[in-house]
Amino acid sequence: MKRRNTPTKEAVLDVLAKTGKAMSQDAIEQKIDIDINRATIYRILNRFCNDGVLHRVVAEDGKQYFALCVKCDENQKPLHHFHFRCIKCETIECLPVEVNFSIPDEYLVENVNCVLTGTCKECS
Amino acid sequence: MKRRNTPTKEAVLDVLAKTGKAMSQDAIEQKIDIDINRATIYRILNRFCNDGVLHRVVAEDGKQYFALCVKCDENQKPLHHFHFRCIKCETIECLPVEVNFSIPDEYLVENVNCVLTGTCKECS
DNA sequence: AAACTAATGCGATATAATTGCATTAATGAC
DNA sequence: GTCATTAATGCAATTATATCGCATTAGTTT
Repeated sequence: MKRRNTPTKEAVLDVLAKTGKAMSQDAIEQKIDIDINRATIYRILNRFCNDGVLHRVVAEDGKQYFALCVKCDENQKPLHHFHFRCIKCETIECLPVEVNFSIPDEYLVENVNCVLTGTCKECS
Repeated sequence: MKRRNTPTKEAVLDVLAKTGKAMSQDAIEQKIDIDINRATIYRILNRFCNDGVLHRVVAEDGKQYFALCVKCDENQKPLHHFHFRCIKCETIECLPVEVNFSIPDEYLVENVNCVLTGTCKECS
């Protein structure tokens, strides 16, 4: 199925690119200047996740947050990195800190979801 | 505020002790033989978390899971440990694998929520 | 310009979790 | 054992997140 270019897609990507952080559907909708339906935003986000453009994090508030996948050049984030959720500025940033663990081979790890919560360096 | 001993509290603890895993309110309610209201179970779980009896994990399905805090003797789990959510048997277990990371001092980490998802050793 | 169909908007729906309030029952004092 | 205090509970309503069906819109290709 070929993707089409739509203003809504562009708008969502723009917002995510500008903040450089992981954002919820709610936060994205508020930041976008044009009106986009809630369901549409979710569909865009899910599509981008499937296409590898975004990655999804679920924070301990139970909400989904989406962030651009930064490719591996300078300033890159590792494949599985920690996320930091600040309870003051209520943002989630991708930390350039890789998640390392070693568990028995019998476990097949398909996804990694690691979020640290507290006060970020901007707010402390 | 002093806690009172109630059959419901005991029942919830029993179920969690028996499975030894992290369980959702839903799963707990199903396993309990007596009838306990959903809201009551949530209140019990939240109280136990505040009292340090249980710890809470939020998986990438957005649901809360609760597990007994195992004290630091043999077979202990570290303070912040990884959790593994199996998509086949739909359980979450506490892995005896500590979560390690190093981030700048300006970050104040108050909570750690790390969940690996995939197929556990029982189901692979 | 026309056809194809991906993408969208809207409303309804599913699920998780919490809250207000009246009632029940565990605990301590007597 | 009885009574008083109030923690704990049940029930219904509510909040919030996210998804889904379906009719319509609009991007893309010919």
